[in-house]
Amino acid sequence: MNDAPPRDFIRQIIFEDLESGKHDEIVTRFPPEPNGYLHVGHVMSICLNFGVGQENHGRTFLRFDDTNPGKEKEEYVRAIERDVHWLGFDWEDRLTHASDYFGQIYDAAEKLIELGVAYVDSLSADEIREHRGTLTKPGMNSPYRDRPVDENLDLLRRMRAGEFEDGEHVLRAKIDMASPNMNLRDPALYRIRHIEHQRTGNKWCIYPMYDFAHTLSDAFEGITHSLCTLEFEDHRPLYDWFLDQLEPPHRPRQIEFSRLNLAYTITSKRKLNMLIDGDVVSGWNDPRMPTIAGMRRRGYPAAAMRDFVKRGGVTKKDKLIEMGVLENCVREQLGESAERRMAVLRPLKVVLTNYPEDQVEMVQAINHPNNPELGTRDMPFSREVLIERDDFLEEAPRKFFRLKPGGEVRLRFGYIIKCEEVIKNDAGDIVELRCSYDPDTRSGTGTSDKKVKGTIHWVSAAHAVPASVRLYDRLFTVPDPNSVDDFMSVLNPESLETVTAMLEPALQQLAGGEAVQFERLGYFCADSEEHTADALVINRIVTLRDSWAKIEAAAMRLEGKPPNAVVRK
RNA sequence: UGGGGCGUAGCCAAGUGGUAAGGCAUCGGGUUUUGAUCCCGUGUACCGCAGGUUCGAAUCCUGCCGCCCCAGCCA
Repeated sequence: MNDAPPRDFIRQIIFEDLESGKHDEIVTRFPPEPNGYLHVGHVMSICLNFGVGQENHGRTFLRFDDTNPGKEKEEYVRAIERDVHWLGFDWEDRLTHASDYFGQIYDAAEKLIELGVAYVDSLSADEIREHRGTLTKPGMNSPYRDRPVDENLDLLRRMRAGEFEDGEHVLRAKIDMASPNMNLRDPALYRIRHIEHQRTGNKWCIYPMYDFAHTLSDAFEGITHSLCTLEFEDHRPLYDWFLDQLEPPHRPRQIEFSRLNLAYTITSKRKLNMLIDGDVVSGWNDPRMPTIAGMRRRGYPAAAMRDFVKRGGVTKKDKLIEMGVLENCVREQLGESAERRMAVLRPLKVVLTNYPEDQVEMVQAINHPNNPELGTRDMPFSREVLIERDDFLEEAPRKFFRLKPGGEVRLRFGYIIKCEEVIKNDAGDIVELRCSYDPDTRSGTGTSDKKVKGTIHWVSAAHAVPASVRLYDRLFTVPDPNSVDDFMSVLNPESLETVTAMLEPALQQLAGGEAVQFERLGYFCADSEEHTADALVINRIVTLRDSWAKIEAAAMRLEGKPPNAVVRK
C-alpha cells in the first residue's frame, strides 16, 4: 500500500486554510444519526473525517445526531461506536451528542426570535406544505409570519413547557417563501414531540430540526470543516444563514462530497430492513450485508476497507464502484497476512491402491509461500484422500491441468498420483477414484524429477474434520439494484450456499474471526457468532482470482453454450 | 418546466492555458508444487456535444445535451 497523503479537493482546501493562517488547528466530526447500522458509504465519511483530523494533528468528534427521538436507539449508538473503533479510529474524549447542546440550541432559538428572524407558526403540517409552493411556484407567507416578538417568545416558551399537543405549533426561520431554494422557504427549527428521548428523558418536549441543531453543534465544537454528502449542498445557504444571524465565536465551513456507492448492493436503511424482515438475510450483521458489522463478520479486514475508500478518492462526482475493487483490496490484505491451509469443499474420495493400508505419514506444509517466517505444519497423508470434485473431469479439455482418467497430478505437499479407474454408482455418478501414487515423488525429497502440470489440494479422509462452510455471493444480480423498480425482484437466489466441507486437522484450532486461505479456493474465516470447536462454522470471505474460470467461460462462449453450464462456484 | 451539483478509457481518478498520471478491470507473456501471489507488456480517451477566444484549451467564454439532488413538523 502506498502511504502518500491523498490530495483531493477537500484536503486542498484544508491545506490552504492552514497555510493562510485561517486556522491553526483542524477540527472535524463524524455525525451519524443513531437510527441504524453503519454501512460502506459511512466508511468513506469516517475515513475522511478522522483521516483529515489525523493528518493535520487536529481533532475529530464522534457526534450522535440524536434530534429525532423515537427513531433512535441505544443499540445503534453502541454498534456505531464499535464499528468506528474497529475501522481503526479513536475519538478519545470527543464523544458528543446533539442532545448535549439542547439547552444552548434552545437559547439560540430565542435569540433568533428576538432578532426578528424566527416565528412560531400555528398552521398545520398540511397547511404548511400547501403554503410552501412547488419547485416552480413560489410559496405563500403564513398568516402567523408577522407575530410580534413577545408573542413568539411566549409561544415558544409555552411549547417548551408542554402546553401544546404535537403539531399545534412549530418554530420557523423567517427567510424567504419565494426562494428558489426550498430550504430557505421558512424552514422549521423546532417541532413539538411529546416523546421520551433516549438521553434527555422527558426533559424536553420540543426538539430541534437537523439543520438548526447540526449547524450549531458544529459551531459549539469549533468544527472548522463540516464535511457531508452532496445531498446537503442545498442546505449550505441555510447553514450559513444561521451563522450569519447568530455570529458564534467559531464559524465552521460546510463542504460536500459525493457518496460512495458499491455495485450490486443497496445501502438504504429502509431496503436493508426489508431484507431482514423478509428473512432474506439473518440480520444487520449477516455476512452479505453492506454494513460494517456484516463486512466485519464476513472477514473483510479493516485495513482493506480503509484502502478501498482511499482508492475511490474524494470528489463530487456520483460513483458506483465495482465490487472487484473492494474484493481486490481484501485479497491484497489477506494475501499477505493469512496463513494457508487445505480444505475440500465438495469431496470426492480417492483411493491410492498401491499405498499401504494402515500407513499414515506426515507431510510438511508451508504456512505461507511468500513468508517463510510463518513456518510449517504437518499434515497426515494416508491411503484414502479427499479431493475437490471439480478437480476431476472425465472428459477434460486439453488445457485442463487437473486430474483426468489416465492423467497425473500432484497432491500438494504430497505425491504425484495417476488416475487408474473411475468408480460410478448405478445412477452413473462418479463416487470414487482409484489412483496409484509414485513413492519417489514425495514433496521435498528430490528423488524424482518428474514434473506434472497440475497441483491440487486434498485432505486425508480419515483425519479430516467436517465443517459447515458458507459460500457467499453478491446479494443482487444487477450492478445497480437501486435503479430497479422492485429491488426484491433482482435478488440473487444463490447469494448463500452452505456446504459440509472437510478440513485438514490443523483447522480444528481455528479461532472465531480468524482468517486463513484455503489453498486454491479463497479466504475463509471462522464465523464470529456461530463457530465453536465442536461445530465448525466458516464463512468464505472472497474467492481467489480464478483465471481457469475465465478460460472456461470464454470457451463456453465460443461454443455458444450458456456461461454457467460447467462453471464451478 | 425553479434552484443546486456533476460529466476525463469498462469502473474509479490525476490534471488549475503548453500539447492526457495512476489504480482496478481487460487482453497477452514470464516465474510458480496454490491455474494464487509476484514480474513484464497491453488502451488510437474525438477529455459529454457544438461553437468561440488564443500561437496553443480537458483547462477560459457562449450555447446545447445527459445524469444526480431539493417541495419532512426525517437526517
